[in-house]
Amino acid sequence: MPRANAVLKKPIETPAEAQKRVRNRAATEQAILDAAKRLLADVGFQNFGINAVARGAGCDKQLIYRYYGGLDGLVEAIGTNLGSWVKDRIPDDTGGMFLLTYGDLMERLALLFLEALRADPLMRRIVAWEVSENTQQVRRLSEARSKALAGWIERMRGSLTPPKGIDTIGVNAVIFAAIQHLVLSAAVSGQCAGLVLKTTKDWEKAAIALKRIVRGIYG
Amino acid sequence: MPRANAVLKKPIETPAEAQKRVRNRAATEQAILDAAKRLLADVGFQNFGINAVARGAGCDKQLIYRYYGGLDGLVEAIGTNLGSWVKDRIPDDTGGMFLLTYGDLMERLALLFLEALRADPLMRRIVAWEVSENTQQVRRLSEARSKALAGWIERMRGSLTPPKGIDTIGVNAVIFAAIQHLVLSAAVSGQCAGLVLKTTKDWEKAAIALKRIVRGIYG
DNA sequence: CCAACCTGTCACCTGCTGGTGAATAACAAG
DNA sequence: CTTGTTATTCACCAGCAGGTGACAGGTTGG
Repeated sequence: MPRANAVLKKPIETPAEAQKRVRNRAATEQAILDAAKRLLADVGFQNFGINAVARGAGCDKQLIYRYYGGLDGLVEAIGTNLGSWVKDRIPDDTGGMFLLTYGDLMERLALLFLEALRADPLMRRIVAWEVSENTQQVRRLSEARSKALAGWIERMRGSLTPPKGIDTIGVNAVIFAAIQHLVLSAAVSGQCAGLVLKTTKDWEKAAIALKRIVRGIYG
Repeated sequence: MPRANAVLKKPIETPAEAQKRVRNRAATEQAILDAAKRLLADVGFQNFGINAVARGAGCDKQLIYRYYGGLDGLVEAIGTNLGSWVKDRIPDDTGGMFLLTYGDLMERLALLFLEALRADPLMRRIVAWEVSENTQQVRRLSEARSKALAGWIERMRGSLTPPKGIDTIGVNAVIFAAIQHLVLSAAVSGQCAGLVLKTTKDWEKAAIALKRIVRGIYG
């Protein structure tokens, strides 16, 4: 008996919980990673910390230090894990659709990205994090995300050549910026710059506006 | 002598500091408000708290409770104070320019808003806060900001009628969303979606892309 | 069997945060 | 000078954060 005046900090486990608690490092590492992603998606980066992750994973925080080298390493692991986001969330092929023009492509990419981001709370939190802080952690995540996105766009583009005389990098940056801000703002407050974004119908209107903008430039 | 074992918590004031410390509630209130705005602009909402504001204002946090009723009241005061942002930062007239079409107007508004946001760290922090959290505090700020912005746009619009057949609310929301995200992302990481945004020249390119988009819809 | 290792848990430290009750210092009026 | 009011500061509390060293117990090798 180590100490007589020890204070009980954690609730006593029920038999059901205790039984599945086997010694298994790989499983624990996965549990920690899952808990971290879930926590980040649920509560955002505000209350994201070692203690909260450990609580969510149902293990001691010491293990996070051991297995991931602290929060930084854990975030980096999330970033690495994020590389598979695009191919999980967004269809790589065009669904049998023939994209004849660059305008067709960009319209489709914009709408796909909008939907994917809207459906992924974790990704939204990361984007919000990106525009709120500039730490090593965030930069790692940001880099992983932008790399995955750029790769996806490149793949989708195929052999289609961008139009001459238009700064496609600039224009596309504006379009994707708009999508990201629309989705973030809507997820938090249900609107953006006076445009209500709650129901499916609201989003259809937004999509139409977006299409209109894309078509306005790329024809 | 109150307590013998008292611990010194604050540094001893130099004579210079002590001399200007007069009893003046109005001045102290202003100092607190200024410190809060400065702190928010400098470090962002992450480390924004009662203690930090009090430290920045050089007074005890108790005064923040007394004069503003806590952080919430202080943030609300910032919001109220924010109403004057638009007319301080953005010219209300069009600078002798004749805005003949709705496209002229929107192009000018977009560029003005871009510049104003780029020049105002406090406003940027608030926008970033808006997309990161959904608390009472943020909602207050957000409301004040959007109201000021909407009023400004309305004033600038004058008697110009929007074009028929276009969902101007939707399209404009997309445009303003894009501007906000571009500026936020650039302020943090110096780029956005592959577009570098550091030098004046970079921003000129972004402005051209933006103009192109506006003109693509509104002609 | 013992020794070495690995997974996991625990108690504790320091430092900060938000929050509060009481004391103190300056000033004004009687 | 005394009394009351107002502005300001102080000391302290509970709670939670990140971080660390020591220990318990299963697993494996000799």
